[in-house]
Amino acid sequence: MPERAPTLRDVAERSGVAVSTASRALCMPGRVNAVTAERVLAAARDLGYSASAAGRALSSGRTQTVALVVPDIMNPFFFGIMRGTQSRLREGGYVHVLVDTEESVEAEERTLRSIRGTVDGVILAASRMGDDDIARWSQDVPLVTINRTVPGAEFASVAMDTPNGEVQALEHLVSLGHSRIAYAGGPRTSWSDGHRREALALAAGRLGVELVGLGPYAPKREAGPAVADAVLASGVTGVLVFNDLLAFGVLDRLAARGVDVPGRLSVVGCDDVFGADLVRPALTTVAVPTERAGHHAADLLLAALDRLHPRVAASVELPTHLVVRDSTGPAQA
Amino acid sequence: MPERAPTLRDVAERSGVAVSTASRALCMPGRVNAVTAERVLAAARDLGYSASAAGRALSSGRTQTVALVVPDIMNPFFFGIMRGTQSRLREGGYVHVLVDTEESVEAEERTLRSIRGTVDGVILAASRMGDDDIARWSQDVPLVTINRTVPGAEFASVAMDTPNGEVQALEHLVSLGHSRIAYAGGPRTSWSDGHRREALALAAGRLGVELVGLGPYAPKREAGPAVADAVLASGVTGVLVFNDLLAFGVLDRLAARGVDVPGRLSVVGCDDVFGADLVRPALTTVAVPTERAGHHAADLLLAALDRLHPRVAASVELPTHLVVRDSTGPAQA
DNA sequence: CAACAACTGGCAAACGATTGCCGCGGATGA
DNA sequence: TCATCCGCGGCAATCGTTTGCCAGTTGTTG
Repeated sequence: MPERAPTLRDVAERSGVAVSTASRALCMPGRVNAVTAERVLAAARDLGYSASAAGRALSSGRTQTVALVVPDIMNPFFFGIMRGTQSRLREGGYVHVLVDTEESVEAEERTLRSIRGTVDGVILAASRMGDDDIARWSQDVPLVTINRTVPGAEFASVAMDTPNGEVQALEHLVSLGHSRIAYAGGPRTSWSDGHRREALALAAGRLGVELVGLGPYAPKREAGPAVADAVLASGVTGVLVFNDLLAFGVLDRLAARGVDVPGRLSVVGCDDVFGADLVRPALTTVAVPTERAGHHAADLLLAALDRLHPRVAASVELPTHLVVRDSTGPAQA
Repeated sequence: MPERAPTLRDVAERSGVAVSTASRALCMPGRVNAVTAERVLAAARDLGYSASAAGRALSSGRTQTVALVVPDIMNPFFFGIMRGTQSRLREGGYVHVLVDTEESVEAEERTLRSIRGTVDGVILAASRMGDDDIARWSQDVPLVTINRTVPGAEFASVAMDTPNGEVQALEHLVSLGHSRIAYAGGPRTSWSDGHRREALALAAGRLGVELVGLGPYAPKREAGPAVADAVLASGVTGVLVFNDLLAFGVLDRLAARGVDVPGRLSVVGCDDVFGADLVRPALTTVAVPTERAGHHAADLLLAALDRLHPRVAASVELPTHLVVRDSTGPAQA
């Protein structure tokens, strides 16, 4: 049975000052006399005092906590993001609540509702919610999004320029002689997916190649076989897959069916997650700077949370680039 | 500027009862008259009321939050654990604070100190702390460990029987004709490492083979080349590597040096993380049920947190098994 | 020398929910 | 009819911290 933790009152009594003075000594440097402050600090140290988060939250309205909401905790794409946000938030004195919504819009809503008031802010990664919903939530709670913007919204966001990376991938395939190429897309609720489709359609027109749109598919390895079979049926020689996880599943299936990659079919993934260079053939993919994205998102949120000069800082778009490995090659003769 | 969230007082006023009655209507079913309760519930619903975590925490002393502390957030080994704990905790109405200590004992201590009082309990995964420290913390805060036990401790834990899995791996290699086998170990602070060393030494004696102990190594891919080189220098034909991450690094290096796996050297990993079946040759490894471990850990903690009948439930040991893939084969003639 | 500012430290009121205690009214039993 | 008990709902204390306000002291300036 853990005994009662020391309170500010204990510290105050031990150092012979009022509770308010003790409070100020601890969190308003300069507000109290240096020698008094030192006495309080010493008492706090002796007692092993650390402020009660609940008390502080109640009184100041700030919890020093932010939530990171992701659609799939098992997708390595989010690891970099998690690490990026966590390291910055920790520096800023915040802790991190991690929420996995398992690709469900409803779970996302429920989560936001339940943590409203529990957290000072939210980082919403690859949200599946609609524009209106996000805009509405951004009125209620300081918000930063990753890979999602909302037109006319008044919150900051970090976007990765995946459409451009995909276009690079398309150009790569075209330069290898491919002229019929498929795009195996992700969930309809994915903002990123829509933008890629547009950019690819435009680029395909410009390059004079045929683009076959497939999907939507769940962005998971298990959905790979369906993609592989659809791709083979479509008669293309190259495919751009929504993300690496799905691409892994595609490669599994192609190997099982004895289809040569890249001889018969070139495959490009997206995200450059952990494992992309492990698989054989090593996956050509669009690399996105997830950890940096996490850093930026945390910085933007911290800026918005700044009690003295809260500000919605300019949004950020991070460049992506194609990493060519062994899963792409010249088009079949 | 988000407007003030509705408080219990608002609900009470709207339904024409006292705050205390509203509180009881919401969280003490049966304590108030059914029709009154319904009125309160309706008001709460209309207002979109959800209880302030801070207020509740302060008054009841419970935060409905638990911390999951892991040494390396980027190690896929912990993903399964995270998902396992999260799903169970959510069912129990708890949220999840994730902390990455980056393999540092000091960071682990610091974390525990800073979250004491912020959370109702802690799940400590693969802690690097010493027995005494863990025992001490377990006095202060309800605690469940994963892959770590402390003799005579009064907290529950979930252990995976990795030593047995490693012995299976050793037997596997021996049956393939290997007689000189290395064990490339993890951090000295890893409890699991010590137990595996003991079990392997015993088994090697029983089987009449020579076991070469190497290490300690950092359990990361980047440390792999050093392991690979040490293994080659040691003249063994098979190696048991501390975890898959490290094994991936070993395979990288062996491929770069043109060493045939499993022809010249057999490699066994541990954990069966995401990617183990992706790498080529696919990695033979000891599979551990991480998600189940997460479930159990959460259940044990929830049991300990139960306000009516708190209890330290019996600890759990989960079986592991060897997954044979392509990185092991007959010993070199 | 008077007036004023700057600096310190204390008092007490929030913040929002939980919960022990009490009192009121109606039902029950003797 | 009276004593008792129970069901229900209100009052008010409590949790630990922050912070607006004020008062006392000291130092500064015209």
